[in-house]
Amino acid sequence: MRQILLHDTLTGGLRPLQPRQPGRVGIYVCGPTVYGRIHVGNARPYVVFSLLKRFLVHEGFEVTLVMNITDINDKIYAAARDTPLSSIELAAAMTEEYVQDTDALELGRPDHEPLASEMIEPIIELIEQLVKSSHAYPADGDVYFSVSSYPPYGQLSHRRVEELDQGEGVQGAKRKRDPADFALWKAYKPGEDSSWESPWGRGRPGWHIECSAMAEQLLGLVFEVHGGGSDLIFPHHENEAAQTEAARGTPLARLWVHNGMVNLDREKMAKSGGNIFLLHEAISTYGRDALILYLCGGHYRQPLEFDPEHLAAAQVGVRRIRDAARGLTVGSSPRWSAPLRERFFEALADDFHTPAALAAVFDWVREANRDRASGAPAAVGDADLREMLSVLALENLLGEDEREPPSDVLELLEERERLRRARDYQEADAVRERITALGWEVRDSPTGPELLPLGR
RNA sequence: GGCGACGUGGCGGAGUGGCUACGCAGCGGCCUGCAAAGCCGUCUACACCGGUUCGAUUCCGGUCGUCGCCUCCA
Repeated sequence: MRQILLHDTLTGGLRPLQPRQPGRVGIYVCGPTVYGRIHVGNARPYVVFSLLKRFLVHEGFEVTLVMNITDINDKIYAAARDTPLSSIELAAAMTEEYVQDTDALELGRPDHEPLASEMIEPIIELIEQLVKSSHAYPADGDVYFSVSSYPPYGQLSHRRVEELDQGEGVQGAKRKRDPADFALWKAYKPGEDSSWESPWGRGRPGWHIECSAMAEQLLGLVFEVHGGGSDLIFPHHENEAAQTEAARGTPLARLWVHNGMVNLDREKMAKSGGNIFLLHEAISTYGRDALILYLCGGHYRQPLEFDPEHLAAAQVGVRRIRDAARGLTVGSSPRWSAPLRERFFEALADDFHTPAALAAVFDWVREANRDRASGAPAAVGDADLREMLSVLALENLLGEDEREPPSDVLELLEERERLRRARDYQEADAVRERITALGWEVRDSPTGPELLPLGR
């Protein structure tokens, strides 16, 4: 089992993954708030942490991946008002869309996808503990976390409370003792169509507390990896960390791992910014394989520009791997493969450097093509490439494209062969163009022509 | 303003105190009836200014610029 290094936001450097129990890793990732279909930016943590899990499993760890779904939230209430649906119904519908959209990534599901609405009991218990220990105080049916009661506050996001821009009053600001305090529980307000009983009256949980409660519930305390988008570091993760540590006396998580943003037009892709590209549209436009390859083309912590040219390049890369794979045989790989395989996994062990790992894959592809081009006696075995690609959830590139050419295309191909034998190349090329127009590519080889589907 | 991250060739993106990343695109060649795919070769690099050093893209300091967060946000 090799040493895995990951960047930890709390310490600001690379730290080794050191599980509580040898070989077992718990990962909690902040998932979406379901009030609309998710975009490519929302999908990045889903992809990054799903692939990280794959890698850790490959390395022999037993991994539990938790990705929550926030289904209680002001935005959901607001969105539901524009529909005939209740906020609960809207959240349920959007959760279904979310599951469908992410299923299309073909990365499997997280092991747990808890809903805030199903975790009310543990949430209330956690808040009670905070109130009991004077880290929180009720006020008119709300409950607030007292930031000043917890001196380490700010350590995760590396800022001091005094440095925060203390904006004007949000709702309830007058109930807060300190502007930096944040809500753990929000009293029911007219117009909201969901609420739960609590020791402080009817209401609903604040945003940050649900993650503290759910993570502890499913993974225990001081679990190995807490993940999410870098835009969540403050205040969301700062607050999560503060709540749990104040209530339990131990840290919530061991490592805090954050992915960079997906940009569109040089700015963060965001629903509120209006510059979004929906996940399901990206998949139908560029293909799932190209999208995964594109996301792996940048280091997870760096921003990634969503640009048609980058996606097109990823499509070409997909095709390059797929073409190379067609010439492979099932079986163990040649001796030149081992160092490349090692480079691949070392790159991933070093803070999950997928771009460096991909370079090893492409080196492998060239090496295999070179063998084939030089007419090496033995066919190249695919085992190592399969192993590498499967960690990136791209092993399907090794499979044959099942699409069979339709009969009219096959007839045209025969027609072209007749013309070529008759040396009527002009007509033969014209037929080839007709085949291309039907979506198929002709490649002549020493053993005869091959037909390949164009595009994906 | 504060905090954090980052600035590598046409684009994306690795890496290193002196030696080819890799992919896409371009150019030349091989192969092909011609292509495509593939292989070989090849041009545009390390934001700027200082410093350390025999030598820095790589270390140190500063400048400029970009992005994120400081409000809901993956």
